[in-house]
Amino acid sequence: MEAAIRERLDNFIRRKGLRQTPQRDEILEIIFASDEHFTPDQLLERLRIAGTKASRATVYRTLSLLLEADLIHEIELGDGQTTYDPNFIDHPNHNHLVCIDCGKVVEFEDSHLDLQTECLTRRLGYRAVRQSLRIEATCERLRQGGSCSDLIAARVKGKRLPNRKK
Amino acid sequence: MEAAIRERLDNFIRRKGLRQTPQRDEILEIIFASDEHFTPDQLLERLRIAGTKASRATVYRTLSLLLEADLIHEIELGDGQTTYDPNFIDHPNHNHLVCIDCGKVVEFEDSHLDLQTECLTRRLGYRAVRQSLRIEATCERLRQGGSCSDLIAARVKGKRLPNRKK
DNA sequence: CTGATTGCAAATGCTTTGCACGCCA
DNA sequence: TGGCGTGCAAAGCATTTGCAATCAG
Repeated sequence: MEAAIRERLDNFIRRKGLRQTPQRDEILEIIFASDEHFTPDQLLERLRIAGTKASRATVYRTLSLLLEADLIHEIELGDGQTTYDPNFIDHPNHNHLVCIDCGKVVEFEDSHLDLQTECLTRRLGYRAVRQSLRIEATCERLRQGGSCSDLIAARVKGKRLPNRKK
Repeated sequence: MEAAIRERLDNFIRRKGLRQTPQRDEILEIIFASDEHFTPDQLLERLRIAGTKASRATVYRTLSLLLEADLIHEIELGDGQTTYDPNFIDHPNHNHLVCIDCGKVVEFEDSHLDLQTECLTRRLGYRAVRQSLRIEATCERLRQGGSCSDLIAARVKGKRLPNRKK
């Protein structure tokens, strides 16, 4: 984890008159140990595996905090749970493509696209603060080749597929 | 409401071996009486006002049906409830701009943007099925002129603002 | 008739909250 | 020491579901 992240949270905490606690440290540590998306449940599981003791309530409360400090973003994957993305610090303008065959999420950036939406927004009389483009798509590999390693991996993990509650 | 909509549902119902019921008719009628977005709750209220008797459960079940028949789309407004958009029949590729000052939702279309994302998707090895671009933005009118009629309207209606649960 | 559909209430699943205790500043 | 933060369990909300009665075809 980059030092810049901890510093950003520390500043936020100080500015708000909040407190540094072991739980908050541990949660921050786990989240930014990878650049993977996660749900509150997944985060809790990672914490359990790492042997830390933060409760579910604290996890939710800390997520709100990190959201407010703009260290993570909420993203909508269409599976009925809120997913958090820790990757907006390194890639502030990235978007998501969700494969509806296997649920795989591909991140991508495109400056041309950003420019385009920025112009559109201004033309409508607004100033863009945040944008999220979500593309739902089917896998060409699966459609043409009959198989896709991501789908197999998803089945193995018993992953919850998009647009399917439960 | 255009006849094409009812026909589309009728076909769907026949094809699936389902049944035409007064509740489904009434819900369809109310939804397509306008091109406004709605939450399940708002729909239920409109039904109550119109004096129809469909229950909450039936509303939810019918929404799933209409979703499957592709007569409505789910859109994500970030206020903790699912919002439905009946306007994709007339405008299949439209996107949404949400004003974070007042919650107003502006719909817009842009073929250049569509082309752009289509190319991006193909380059990533996928085939786009659906895309949703949501822009969160602040109102220039409010920022520069100090007021915005949409904000006043939202306050009058006690509207739930985006990114605020409750 | 037969099976799809409905309404009701109970259940579900995610998230938030009230409260008493503990701990950071 | 004064609050903020935590854990727990209970509460909240939107949505889904089991079931018996009802209705469409």
